[in-house]
Amino acid sequence: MHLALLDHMRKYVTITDEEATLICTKLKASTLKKKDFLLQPGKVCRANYFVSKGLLRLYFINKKEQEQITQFGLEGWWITDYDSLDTQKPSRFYIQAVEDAEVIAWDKTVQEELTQSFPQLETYFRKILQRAYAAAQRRIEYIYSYSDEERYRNFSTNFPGFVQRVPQYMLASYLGFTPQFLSKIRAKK
Amino acid sequence: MHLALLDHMRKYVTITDEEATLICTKLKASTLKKKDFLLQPGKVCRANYFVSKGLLRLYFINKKEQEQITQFGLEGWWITDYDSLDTQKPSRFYIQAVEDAEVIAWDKTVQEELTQSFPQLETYFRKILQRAYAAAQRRIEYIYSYSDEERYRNFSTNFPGFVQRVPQYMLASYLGFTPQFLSKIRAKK
DNA sequence: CGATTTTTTGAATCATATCAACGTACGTGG
DNA sequence: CCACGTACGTTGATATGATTCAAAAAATCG
Repeated sequence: MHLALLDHMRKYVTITDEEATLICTKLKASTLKKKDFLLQPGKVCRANYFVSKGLLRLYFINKKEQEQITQFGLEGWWITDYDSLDTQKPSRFYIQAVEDAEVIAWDKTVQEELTQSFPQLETYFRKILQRAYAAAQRRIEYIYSYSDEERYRNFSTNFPGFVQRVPQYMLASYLGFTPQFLSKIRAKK
Repeated sequence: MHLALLDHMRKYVTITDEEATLICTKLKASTLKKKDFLLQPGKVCRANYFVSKGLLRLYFINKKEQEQITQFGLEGWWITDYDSLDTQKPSRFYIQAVEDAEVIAWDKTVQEELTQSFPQLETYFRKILQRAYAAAQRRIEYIYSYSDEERYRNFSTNFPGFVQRVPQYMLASYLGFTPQFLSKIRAKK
């Protein structure tokens, strides 16, 4: 039984215990060691991953040959390259464990099979996507509203625990500036 | 009958003619004159809008009191403030017609009613959202990969027709820089 | 046509990047 | 469990891309 996932789903839709049992037989959990990869460029993304423990990051190598993090996956979030998952074309992204982690893989094939039988799963995923999309819109809004320094300060007051959990250079990458600049901001008091 | 919308939906899911008739009775089309608003800050967003003709923009007023466009809505795209629509809290956004336009309003109440009866609608909206979310992810990827000038040049080679359709200052706003800077880029040949 | 909206131009300024060097911490194997 | 090597963080000097402000020129609309 994948309790963390079931709890999460039941916040959005109704699932009976029998349904839960059946769904869970289709899913497999994996444990990841820090720095293990779930996805690498060139590979086709086969699943959507629910993070039940630990922390992952989704990143790519940009034009300047630098790692650019576009998303973190904390406990209770889904992480995947939807583009590759949907089109089954090779990904340009890495998904990697930042800390030891545990994920539940929801395969594309399982997705198609299960949503056939359980329409409320379709509702669940629509709601999850809606939340993810709203978050992405807010992120774009943020990028365009605030300077890099302001974004760092907002971020660390809003997520103080998270800031301590990741190396600074990853935070800088996620926020879209250099580690040196982050260091200088922090030095300013 | 809202043919543009039906065509669009049938690219993603199967809808019989009877279903189509029933669905269409729940929807209403509106025509908008250039500069008309579908949503303004402080109001609660009641619908998701399918753009069947013309061009809309979604924007907000940022910290520097400037209009910041976060999204355009072209023919065949949906546009809304998902956050306000979902939570029924007041929006911070404007949705406005850039050109004379026609939209089909898909009310939140209609959404709940229709997806009850037609599960494939849930699938349709999940797929639409997945596409929108993938686009938002790609946009963030772009912002972090290229300089403002590079982003403008990519954008205008990828969407040459679109660039001619909107005033330059809106394009600058969407791409996240000043109209003056856009003008200088263009002057450079 | 006049009024408004949009675009252009130039000079001064600012936020952030880059490079390079040095300091610190940390985990891994002996 | 210590020492070493690698990964991470800091600092300062210099460079750059983009903004701001102000004014004029051009385009569009009623």
